[in-house]
Amino acid sequence: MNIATDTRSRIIAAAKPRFHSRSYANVGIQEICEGAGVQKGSFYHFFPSKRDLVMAVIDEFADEWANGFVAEAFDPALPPMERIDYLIDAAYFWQKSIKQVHGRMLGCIFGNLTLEVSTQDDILRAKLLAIFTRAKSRFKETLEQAVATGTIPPLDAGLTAEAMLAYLEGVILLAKAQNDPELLYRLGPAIKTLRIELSGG
Amino acid sequence: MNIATDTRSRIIAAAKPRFHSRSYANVGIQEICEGAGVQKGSFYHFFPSKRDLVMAVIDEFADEWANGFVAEAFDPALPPMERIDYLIDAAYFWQKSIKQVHGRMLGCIFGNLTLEVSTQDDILRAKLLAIFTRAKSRFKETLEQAVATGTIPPLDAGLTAEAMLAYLEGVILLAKAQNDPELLYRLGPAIKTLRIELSGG
DNA sequence: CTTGCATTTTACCGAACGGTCAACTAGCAT
DNA sequence: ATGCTAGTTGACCGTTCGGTAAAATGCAAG
Repeated sequence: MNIATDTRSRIIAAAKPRFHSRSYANVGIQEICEGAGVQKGSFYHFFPSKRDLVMAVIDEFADEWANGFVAEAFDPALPPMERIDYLIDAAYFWQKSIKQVHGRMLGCIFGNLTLEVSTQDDILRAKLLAIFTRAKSRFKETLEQAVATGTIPPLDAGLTAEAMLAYLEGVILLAKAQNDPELLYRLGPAIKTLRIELSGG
Repeated sequence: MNIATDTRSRIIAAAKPRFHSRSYANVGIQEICEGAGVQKGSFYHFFPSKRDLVMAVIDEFADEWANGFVAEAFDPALPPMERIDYLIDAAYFWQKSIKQVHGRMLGCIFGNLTLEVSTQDDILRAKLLAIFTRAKSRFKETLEQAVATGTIPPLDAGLTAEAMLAYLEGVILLAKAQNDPELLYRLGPAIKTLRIELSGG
């Protein structure tokens, strides 16, 4: 089982950077198998379909983030609004380091996949939506604490959290269009100016 | 030349909704030719490559917007900040009507293509970037007029314009993940809360 | 009537696509 | 030693991919 798991994770490891740097449709299973040093028959022993592979890839990216930058950023020890600064910083430095290594801004894999596949595959769309929903919750909790501590005036934490997530994705999209992570540095901090007021009581 | 032009524009007309509703890689030239009632050889008489077709499609979408909603929204007769409201409204109603007809939120073709191809094709990326740059200019002029008329306090119009554009794209992305244009209605108006201050006199 | 050009048709190219299958290997428990 | 199973192999499926080339049209000017 150890070796078997190794094959499976080698496949995922080969698929991750490819899906991130190109697109779902543009990366073939053949190429992933070559990258992983695995035969196509083996691939289909572990993954019923290409979609199942990309789901595993999404999970790995999500875990990586949740246990990495996101865990650091949303540290309860930090003042609430500083956590948001931290997250923006982390996104900036991550994209920047990827560009240094890879030569290109790759952007957010979740955003990339969302725009590519969500009209064509509701299961993938649901999976990606779940990740955005979790991210939104992090923002929301943070905003609620910022309100509770009097750091910011009361607001609609749920909607503002969603707005902030949208802004982050949008900035990454625009930065990718410019192939320049510095846009994250310039535009990122403005995320804290976003506000949606509480409506009706 | 009339009939010839007709063939060319039939090809573009067949390609537009397909690229918009799916993706660049997922739409084949064969299918576009069938949709246009044209032979593949004819296609390559008018377009040297698939990339040239999608460039023409981008141009048509851009013109459509520039002469439609965008022209209406950025009407100099409107108070500056109301133009931004108008644009958000237009995006909302457009996405909503598409969903009613098509059954799905398709989002912004420029954002869709940007995330799909901009790591793989610098010519397409440049084309899409040019469109975003034009859009940013519209926002910037509007903000400058809002500042000049005293509607809003002074700010960095260029950066705030870029932030607003990013936010709009991000909201559309998130709405597409939810397949629900109503998110545009809820989050859209907060675009006016975005502010990036002037740095260093 | 003919030359020339733009357009269209049809057949075709090699490569890649996602996915399947049967045969084979290795390890382990009975 | 035997049988079972997880894993692996490599050949193969039909289809589609973007793109090409040559021959056939239609049409307009000389």
